[in-house]
Amino acid sequence: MNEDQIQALNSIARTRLIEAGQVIMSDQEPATFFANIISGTVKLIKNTPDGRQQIVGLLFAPDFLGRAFSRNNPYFAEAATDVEICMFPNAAFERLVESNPDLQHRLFERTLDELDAARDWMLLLGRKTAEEKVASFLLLIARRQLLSGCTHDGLGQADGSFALPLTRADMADYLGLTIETVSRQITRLKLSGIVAMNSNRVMAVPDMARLAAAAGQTAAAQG
Amino acid sequence: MNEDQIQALNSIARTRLIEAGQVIMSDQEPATFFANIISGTVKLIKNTPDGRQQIVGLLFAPDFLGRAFSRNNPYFAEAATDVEICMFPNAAFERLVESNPDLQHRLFERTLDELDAARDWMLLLGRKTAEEKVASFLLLIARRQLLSGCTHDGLGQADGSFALPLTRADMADYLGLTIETVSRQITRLKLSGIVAMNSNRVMAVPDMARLAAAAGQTAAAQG
DNA sequence: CGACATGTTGAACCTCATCAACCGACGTGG
DNA sequence: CCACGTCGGTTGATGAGGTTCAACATGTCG
Repeated sequence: MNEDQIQALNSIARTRLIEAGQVIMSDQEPATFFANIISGTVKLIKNTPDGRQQIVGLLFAPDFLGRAFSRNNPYFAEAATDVEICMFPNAAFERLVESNPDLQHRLFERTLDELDAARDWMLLLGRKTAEEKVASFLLLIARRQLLSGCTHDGLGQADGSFALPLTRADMADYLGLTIETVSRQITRLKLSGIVAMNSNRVMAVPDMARLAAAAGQTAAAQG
Repeated sequence: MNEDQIQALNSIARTRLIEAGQVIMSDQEPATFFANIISGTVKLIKNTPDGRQQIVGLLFAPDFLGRAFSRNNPYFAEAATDVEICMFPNAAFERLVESNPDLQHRLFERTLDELDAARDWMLLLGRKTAEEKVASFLLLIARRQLLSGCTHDGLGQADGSFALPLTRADMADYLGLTIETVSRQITRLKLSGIVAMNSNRVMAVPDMARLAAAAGQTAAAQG
């Protein structure tokens, strides 16, 4: 984004801190704002009427949260970790986007990326085994945390280890598994030496290629 | 779309007929065109290195097919039925979109809809039972075929029955199941009277609410 | 310390995948 | 014309991968 755009955005922005576990947007009420994630991890959640739950997306900094043109939002957004977001009132943001084709273009590309990510995940949910699912998730986080700078949470970094932003329960909801299965598969990956865990939430990956193989991908390929 | 837009589109368009089973776009080669589906059903497919397959999207008329701004296309597009499409060379189409914010806006909204659909399907893949999956698919098709006009294929219509655009194998790949499981679940739905089948590919739904219930949705709700 | 949340491990069960046989429709060629 | 292969679909028997239920461990906070 150029200077003008950033200026314009800042002039209507308001930052906010949200604790882990808090609901940011409900699927019941229409969204009133658009936001940019500064730090932390946000879960997008869908529920069945009888209470089953599926995480349909994870958002990290600097992802966007919210619906561009205010139809109502079909999922819950919940903070997985403590989250810092930068909020824009919906109406003001939309005006800005309307008058700024470049910004709209950026939003469009971000949305296409999200669509790709969602479809990758459909392959995982529909066709991968429990071990591949868990390995895929750990690989996703490992790449994210190690490549895109530090973790911002004071854990890991130096020795190449990093923090998992989700609890076992959240992982299960993201992978279409149960808590127990996630736990067992992590144990298996530890035993086989593919990952090492300093604690329940801090992990290290000695050999990314092995993890990628366990995730059912040929070394180089996709996310 | 307004008259000018349609004019502009038509001037660069070329229609084409594609037989069921033919590949329209490969994930290997970069996409060279953008297209509009006139009739028929297109599958978007993802594969694992070892040959497992997942359908990550279905496209019907009048959906768009292709990537707006020519990054390479990460999936296969294959004709599920005979398909009629209207093709635009990528470069020309992009120029048109660039100069036409309204059209871009439309594309954006379509993409958001696809994202919602993908995430709905993630819930299905991750958390629904085989019976719910099959019922959900049949419900999706039933609503689509019965609401949005006729079926264009000469089957069904009059008596409220309609054709299934997918084989059992395709349904399995769409639902994250095996052919056998799909077949058995359809049999179960027939036995319980929730659906009736005139032949393997032609179906009728006496009571949509019952089908919706079998799909694990409360009567009114989502797709 | 006790209460509660998060995570691990074990045993039993069940859903769905796998393997296999079979059916009907269709097209081809002897 | 009918044998033959193929393709899409159905049905059955069996078994494995994951769920479920339950107990236990660990960590944190009052």
